[in-house]
Amino acid sequence: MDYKMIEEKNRLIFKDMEDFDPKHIFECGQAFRWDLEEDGSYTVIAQGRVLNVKKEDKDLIFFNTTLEEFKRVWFDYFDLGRDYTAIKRELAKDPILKEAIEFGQGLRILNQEPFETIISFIISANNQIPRIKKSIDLIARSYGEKIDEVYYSFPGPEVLSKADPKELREVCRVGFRDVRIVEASKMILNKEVDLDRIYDLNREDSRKLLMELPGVGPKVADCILLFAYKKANAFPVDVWVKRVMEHFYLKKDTKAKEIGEYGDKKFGELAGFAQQYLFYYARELGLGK
DNA sequence: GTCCAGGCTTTCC
DNA sequence: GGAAAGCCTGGA
Repeated sequence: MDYKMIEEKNRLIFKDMEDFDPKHIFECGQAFRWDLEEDGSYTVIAQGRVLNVKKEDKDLIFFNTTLEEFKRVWFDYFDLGRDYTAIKRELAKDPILKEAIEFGQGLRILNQEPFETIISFIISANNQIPRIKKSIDLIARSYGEKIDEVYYSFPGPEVLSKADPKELREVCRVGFRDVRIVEASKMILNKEVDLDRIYDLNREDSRKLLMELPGVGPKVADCILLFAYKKANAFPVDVWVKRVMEHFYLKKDTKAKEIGEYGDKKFGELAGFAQQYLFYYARELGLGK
């Protein structure tokens, strides 16, 4: 991919950037480690780094980074090697997706760190986005390492496997997910579930492997595959996707499993992208209210 | 083996 | 007071 980029001290400016809107990217529920700033920019934490990104007209400004770091960390994080124009062209052949894409045209699927993504989506079960964000932030503050005056990195399995469930519940407010977090961390640390294997497994097998972890069911497994492992054919069915699929494609009270199979079949290798546009669309429409 | 109801912490709207 | 990016358990 070719990008027109200007390098300045402590920041990079990308000119005429297509298919990139921080609001769409961060507010589609795939990531929880970001803050909306007063000037409309977003501050994001990943890989032990803090980045601020702001959209100004058609340009994007990345603060607090260098070209070297951007190439090494953020290019892949923001999935900049992928052609979203082509993906959208293909998906827009479906009239409903065409509409959904108009709402979330600047959406991209991030490549996030596997362990953090696993714990984040274990926390997401029967939970709300503001609370999920809060718990993850509290975990970083309690167990992670200081990056700067404001932000902390997310801890690894070696730390969370030794955490006290009571402390996770009472300090980090994770509720009944406390034991699941600790047990899953143990299984990952001792390679009972070897995360490195997932890159080489297909969606079906990697899903089964992830579901051996406590707190990981079909929906959470698909989120992990999509948001951390580039498995673009994963199609997580949550309440919003259920609503939007039932509203436009299927009848009410369709089982989540059936909706998943329908999505797999209809959208194939692009199912994950379709799911994100639909999720964002459903929330923008306020479906189900 | 599959399917389903009920329970689960806590907070946000 | 109901619902929340669901999962786990026990019973049919």
